[in-house]
Amino acid sequence: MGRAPCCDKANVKKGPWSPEEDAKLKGYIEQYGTGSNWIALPQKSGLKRCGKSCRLRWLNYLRPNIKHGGFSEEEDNIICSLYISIGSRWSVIAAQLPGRTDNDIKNYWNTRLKKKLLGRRKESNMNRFSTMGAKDANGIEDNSYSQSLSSSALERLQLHMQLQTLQKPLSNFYNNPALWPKLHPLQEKMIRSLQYSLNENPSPLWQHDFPSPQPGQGQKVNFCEPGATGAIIPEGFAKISNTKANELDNSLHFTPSSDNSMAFVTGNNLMDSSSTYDPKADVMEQPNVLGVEVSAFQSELDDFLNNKTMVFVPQEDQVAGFDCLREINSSKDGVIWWSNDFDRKSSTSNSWDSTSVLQTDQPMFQDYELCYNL
DNA sequence: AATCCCAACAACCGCGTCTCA
DNA sequence: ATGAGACGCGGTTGTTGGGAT
Repeated sequence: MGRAPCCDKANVKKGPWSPEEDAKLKGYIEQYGTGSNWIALPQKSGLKRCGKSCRLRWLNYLRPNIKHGGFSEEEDNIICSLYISIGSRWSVIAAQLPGRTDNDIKNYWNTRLKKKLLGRRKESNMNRFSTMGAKDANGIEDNSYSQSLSSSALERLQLHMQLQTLQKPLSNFYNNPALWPKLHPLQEKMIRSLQYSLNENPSPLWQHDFPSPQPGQGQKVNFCEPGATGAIIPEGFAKISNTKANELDNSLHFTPSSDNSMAFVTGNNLMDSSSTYDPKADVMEQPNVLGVEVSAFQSELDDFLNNKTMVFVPQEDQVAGFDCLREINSSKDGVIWWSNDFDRKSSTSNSWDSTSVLQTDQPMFQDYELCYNL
């Protein structure tokens, strides 16, 4: 038994909207608003359309300040970066691009960007796999790796590979705050309130005035902090301490790296075996911060992809900084993927979480080939 | 000129989530 | 606590226009 139709399918018009219909819908909404009821709107406005169709038409086409086409290179980069990180959460991606709709971005990705980035690569991969295939530990050829990956995950991994090579070290995204997702006003408010609740000086993400931490000394801060390099962590790449989150009101902790180039670590971040937790200071001490430190992650990823032994075995609740490297947790055929624990419930609030699980010592892709430019 | 093919975009559909009575 | 209705999202399909044959 299916669900009841949202409207009388026999009496609603389908297909492209006429200028008259557009004018009618636009005029009605501008005068009366949507009334928080799209289902009833067509009847009230005199349109012979499904409420959902009206909503879509308004959101994707008629509402003010909508941009169509003409995606800039910066927008391309943002879309790629976010797609790699969070996948096809088009509404979240659209929230970072004012004037763009999820539908528009989705279409743009499917028809242009994806091909631009992956088209030649797919050919290359097909040739490689068809002629040689991957080899397992016994040297037996096995194409199951690629076949066992979801297309989305594969795309994201491929794209990440490209960006990794293109961006040393991913400078485009990580060192360019303009490309980072904007904080939702509510998120800003939340962070501010957390800071005040801890009686510490405000040092929000959107400010660059935080003092540099002292090397080797764990410090507790309210939010991820630019180290000496000035790098700050985009919202969503921060993760609260797993063990102390409740006590600490989601505050974050960092320890500067030995060269003071990075100052970010939390209880949930990717840790190597030398990490220690200082219960008094409630700080995770770690000589080499991995979690979101870009070059460290790259090295990690290189090792990973080159089938070297991982330097750590993360707990289930530990995370890495890159969402692109997670999705599938099914290890049925020995291929372990990354789980994407993006909280779908938050998808409507423009927030995104980048926690991930990296748990494998299995060989993965070793394909670093770079075929194209953005 | 006619036909085919394909890219681009608009719109639809199904389903999960949310809201509210 | 529960269920119905509405909303929002993402995948898919349909339409159109331009270029190639």
